[in-house]
Amino acid sequence: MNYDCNKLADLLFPNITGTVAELEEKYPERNLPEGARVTRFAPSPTGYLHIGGLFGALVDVLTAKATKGVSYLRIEDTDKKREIKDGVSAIINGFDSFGIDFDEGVTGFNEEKGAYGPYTQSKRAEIYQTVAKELVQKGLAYPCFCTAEELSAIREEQEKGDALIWGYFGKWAKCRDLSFEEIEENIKAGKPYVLRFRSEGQEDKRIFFDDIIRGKIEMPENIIDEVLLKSDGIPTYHFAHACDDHFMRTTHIIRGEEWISSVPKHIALFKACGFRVPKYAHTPQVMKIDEEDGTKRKLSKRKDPEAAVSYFVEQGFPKESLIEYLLTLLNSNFEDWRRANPKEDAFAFPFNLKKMSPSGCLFDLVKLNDVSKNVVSLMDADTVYSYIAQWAEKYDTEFFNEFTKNPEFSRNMVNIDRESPKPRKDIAKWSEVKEYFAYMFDAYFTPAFDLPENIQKEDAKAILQKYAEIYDEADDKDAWFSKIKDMCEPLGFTPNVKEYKKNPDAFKGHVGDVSTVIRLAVTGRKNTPDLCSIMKLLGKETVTARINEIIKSL
RNA sequence: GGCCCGGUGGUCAAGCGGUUAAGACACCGCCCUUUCACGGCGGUAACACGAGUUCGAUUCUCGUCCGGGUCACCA
Repeated sequence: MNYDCNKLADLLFPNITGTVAELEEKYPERNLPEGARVTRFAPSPTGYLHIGGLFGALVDVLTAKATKGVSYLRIEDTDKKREIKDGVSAIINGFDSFGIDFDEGVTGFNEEKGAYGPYTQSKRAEIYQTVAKELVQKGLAYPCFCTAEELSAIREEQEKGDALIWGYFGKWAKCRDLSFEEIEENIKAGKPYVLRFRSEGQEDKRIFFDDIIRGKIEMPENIIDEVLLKSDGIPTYHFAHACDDHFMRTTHIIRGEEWISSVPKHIALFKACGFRVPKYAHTPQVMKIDEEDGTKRKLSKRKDPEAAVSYFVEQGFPKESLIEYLLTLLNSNFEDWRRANPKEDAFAFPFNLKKMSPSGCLFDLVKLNDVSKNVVSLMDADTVYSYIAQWAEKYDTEFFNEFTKNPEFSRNMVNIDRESPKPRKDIAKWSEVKEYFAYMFDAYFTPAFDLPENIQKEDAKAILQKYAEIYDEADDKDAWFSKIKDMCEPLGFTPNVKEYKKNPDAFKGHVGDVSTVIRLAVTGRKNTPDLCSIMKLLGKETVTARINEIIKSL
């Protein structure tokens, strides 16, 4: 350039009087213990929160927690075209419902906490402009008046030619060498322009950096004159990344692997601005199997509604389950840690970025189910009761009414075989509860008497008639079971299962068959949790009514 | 097309030059058991391919193939 860059800076940013040095003072280095990491999750409010986002945010929060550092939530709302109305609250509500708690940043509509804000990019215009102005002063940025048409013409030519690198650089960068007079004239004429980075990179030079998850990565230096400020004065992601992560004093940039290819650009920008380059960690992507072609592919917001975090909320997966499952994907040693610390809060897990696998992982609903059953089995009855009630109130009000009509009853129901050393592992999500316990509610109970093949109708009838005589609601579990055993022999069954197996032809069946008949009559099902507990909860009236009803039908 | 990332059982994954190649989920069998669930025991099943380095490669190098990403005034 053969002009005074300060003159250009004043022409471009007449209203900016602050300096980068002042910003440095306003947002000083954080006073944190050695090794503490500052991380950020920085979504743009363009849609609902999805699994990939939760996954990423978890990495940020856990990394900060494990190092006694700071995690914060920043909203990247620089693309007004793609922004949706309740984007921010969708993100925040999503995190709330999963117990993801950032130390700083945006907490609600026009609300935030922390000393390094504003944490919403649309409120940081002055900061970007200040940095941009200094870049112009240093001769590292210039205005570009190329129109969208000109740009796509360049692109077209590059694509059909044998150019190896595409983009705005070298001979394509027409505005790079405009004279001051030309610039001034364009601006006076009111021509729209963007501010571009004046790259000093060289095509044949390589750049190296250490990715915490992937190790050493080597790439060609950036030679593209990237857009810093769009024609509306709003920064691009790249420029905002440099300004924000520097002044918010982020130490570790954790983001999806789709960003790897722009690292050279970012390193060049940080250096041009005089900022220390942060550490990078590029996380693998969460994939799914495409139903159509059976291939593994990245979860997509548009195509995969089940990728929305709200899907899991609606299904009634407890938030702890999803976190727990995601943690098994995040760090391979999580399950070991969990076995050693079964009661610890998942957020206490000593997460280590280095232990993250670099390859993309499939989201496995089957495994989630298993993890969730474990999580639920460890909850006490009160917790389960209130979770179910909360879920049902929102997603199944009819069931909510049944379930909460008699809280003590429902609490005892979900407590069957719970709060014991070997709790049942049968419920993974709250939406299953209604069906699972349908026979506990008159409203949902449907009599069914589908006998197993080895039991004859007449025998079943005899069993029920006999049982109706001796059934006593007051019996405890032992008494309850010995009564069933006692009625076996007179009816041709044996109370001893082993004996039956030794000599199956000598009996009509064993005590298991006898209780199956009773279970069928009372619940309509062959399989249930402890029958004695069920009958006690149902009460004598209901039990005898159901048994008599079946007897009549036989 | 250029550049980059990745590739261990169906899935998630340990392993980092010599291992019978862990473990978890799923699946199968057995045991326990009044059903189911739990629990216990056992089983099926993997280093993408080809060269090279090495006494020896799943581990290192190169090539091939496959999957993914990226080349916007989107993030």
